[in-house]
Amino acid sequence: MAVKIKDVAREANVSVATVSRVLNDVPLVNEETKKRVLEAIEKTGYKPNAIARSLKIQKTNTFGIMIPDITDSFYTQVVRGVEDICSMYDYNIILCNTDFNSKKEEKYLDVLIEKQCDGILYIGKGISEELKEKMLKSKVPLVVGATHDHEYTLPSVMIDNEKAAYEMTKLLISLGHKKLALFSDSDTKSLVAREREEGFKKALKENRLEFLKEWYRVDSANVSGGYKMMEDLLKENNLPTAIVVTSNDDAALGAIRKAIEVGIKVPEDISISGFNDFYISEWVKPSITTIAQPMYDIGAVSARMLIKMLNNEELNEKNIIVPYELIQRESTAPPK
Amino acid sequence: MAVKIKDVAREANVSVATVSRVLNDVPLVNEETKKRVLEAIEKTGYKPNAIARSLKIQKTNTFGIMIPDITDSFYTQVVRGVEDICSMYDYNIILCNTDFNSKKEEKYLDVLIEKQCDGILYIGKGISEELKEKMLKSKVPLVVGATHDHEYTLPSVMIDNEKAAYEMTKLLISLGHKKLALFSDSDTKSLVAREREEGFKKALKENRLEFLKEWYRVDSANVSGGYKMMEDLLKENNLPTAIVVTSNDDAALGAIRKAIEVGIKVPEDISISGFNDFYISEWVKPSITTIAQPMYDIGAVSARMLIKMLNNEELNEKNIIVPYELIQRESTAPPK
DNA sequence: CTGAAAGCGCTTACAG
DNA sequence: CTGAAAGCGCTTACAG
Repeated sequence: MAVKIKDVAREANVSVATVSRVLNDVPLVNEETKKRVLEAIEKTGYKPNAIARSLKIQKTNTFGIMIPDITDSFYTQVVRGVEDICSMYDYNIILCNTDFNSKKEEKYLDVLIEKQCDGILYIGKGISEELKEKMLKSKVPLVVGATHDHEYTLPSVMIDNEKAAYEMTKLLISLGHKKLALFSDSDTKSLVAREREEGFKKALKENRLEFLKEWYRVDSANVSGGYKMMEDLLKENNLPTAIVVTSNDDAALGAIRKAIEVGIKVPEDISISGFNDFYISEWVKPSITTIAQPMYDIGAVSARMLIKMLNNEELNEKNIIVPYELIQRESTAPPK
Repeated sequence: MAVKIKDVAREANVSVATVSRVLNDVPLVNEETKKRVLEAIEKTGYKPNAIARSLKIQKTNTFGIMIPDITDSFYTQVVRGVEDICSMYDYNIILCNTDFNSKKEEKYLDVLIEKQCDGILYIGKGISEELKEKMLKSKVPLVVGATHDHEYTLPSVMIDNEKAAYEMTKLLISLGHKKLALFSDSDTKSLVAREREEGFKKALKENRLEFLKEWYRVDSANVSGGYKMMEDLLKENNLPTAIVVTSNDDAALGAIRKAIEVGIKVPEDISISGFNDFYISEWVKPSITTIAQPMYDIGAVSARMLIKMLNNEELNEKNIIVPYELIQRESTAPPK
């Protein structure tokens, strides 16, 4: 079996208490003794058992992170931000893909609690009331990233999604567009999608443009979702001159692809905007006008916030709004 | 504090042993008693402490997974494959981004061992001898994905990288190309990159084509890496008619982008192939001819293998070669 | 400065 | 079928 603290104690001719003290850098250990213990550790190849330690000190130094899908470029960036900060503070992360599915979310929440995570990061598009209740009841320190619960009860980190979509829509209107379509995430549980839709509608209203159901499509927030929305939109006789895709840049890319396939030029014939600023968005042809969410920072800030909570530090704000940036690229232009 | 097994025992008027038995579905518990215990669990809202359990049973049901960077679409897919399988078998994963940096790799390996992971998945481009020694010495069950150690000592799951690059090169030659450039990963520690380069050279040799240093570039395996390699290649007076990009599709995309920017048409003026088949590769314009690695499967198979090892099941093969697929798309064509 | 002992929250032989 | 007790590998008050 593996060598344990007892073995190094015997080897160094001290008690396990002393070994534990040098392991934890408790200052009041004789230098001589310390050296002997260190040598014994070296010699035996001892590695402390973090599980046993955790049980005793009631702290695991691990966070649970729940995301819909690591395969989505958005979450991938957020997770990297989380992990980098965690690594700095000696935390590890248990990664859970929930597919934004309630069953999986509840199961994972239980597991993370049972594994005694010091805290949990929930990154997603929204939170059901049931899950929120469960989170609150469990009393586990938790921060929500990229979205929030309805009443802002839980600490959260996100951009102002409504405003972002509003500004994007306003930009297109200011370019001269009067016929605007909306491509959105079909996930009915997505709070974020609803907020972005509100932003779109608000911009239309302010400019006395009517929101037309014929130009509203929803599908999954990925390339083929965007492709399909475009395919379906093209069945209309009357076509818009601009499409605000609020799902994400992948969906925008899919829409652009479909347009190109049927000979519609982007942005000459139709302008298309995206959301998130995925890494490909500046490289594809045409490059995509988008709302740059600070994805990495959302992860990093969420993680920092959680660590602060664990250290009982004062939070300046409980619900942090991080800035986004509207980036104009090739996929949008004034209408012909 | 949280409720513990003792509390539910008291509530149900039984011993902790009995509660533990119903928790673990040990069959020999009276139905009546069981019901009482279940009610007590329900009433108290008890959640077992997995850490305490792990310490006792010497099993944590968690795997550690080490990857260079979750931000890279390749690892993102692999991790999803791993997590899906793990979830089926009730394992969780601790995710570690190492940036293929030895210091981080060694640190994380230690941490994962200290946290008593039941097994470790190392996904990457190669393994240094030092790290391998450490892995072997620790005796932790471990499987390597997407690459292998030099002597194939560790169990591994990967494609035949040399052959894949060889076939891609052969395809381009068969299209009529005689002037082929190679864009590769600049990471000198990447075993996988070296193998693909071998495949490229082998194909040239077989066709009596010379490998020219002037047409060989290395840079990081991402879009801007590809962009820069192309930029640099364009300084040559004599240009190739085809470029085999062995880093990945992102680099191929970057190279294509640069070509387009300076008015070089792909594939009319120059053919460019990629590697991995990232999800964007079929959607960008031109879509990218590539080697489709079964990224998800590499993760899934690795995870299954690790689970088998833990169950002491016989492994049919220790070093699994999974199939790849050469997908021809728009970015390659016969030379003019 | 150091050690003996209790205890973290479980599981599981052992006895009945 | 059930319970008392030992023990998983640590940490930390307490005593000296």
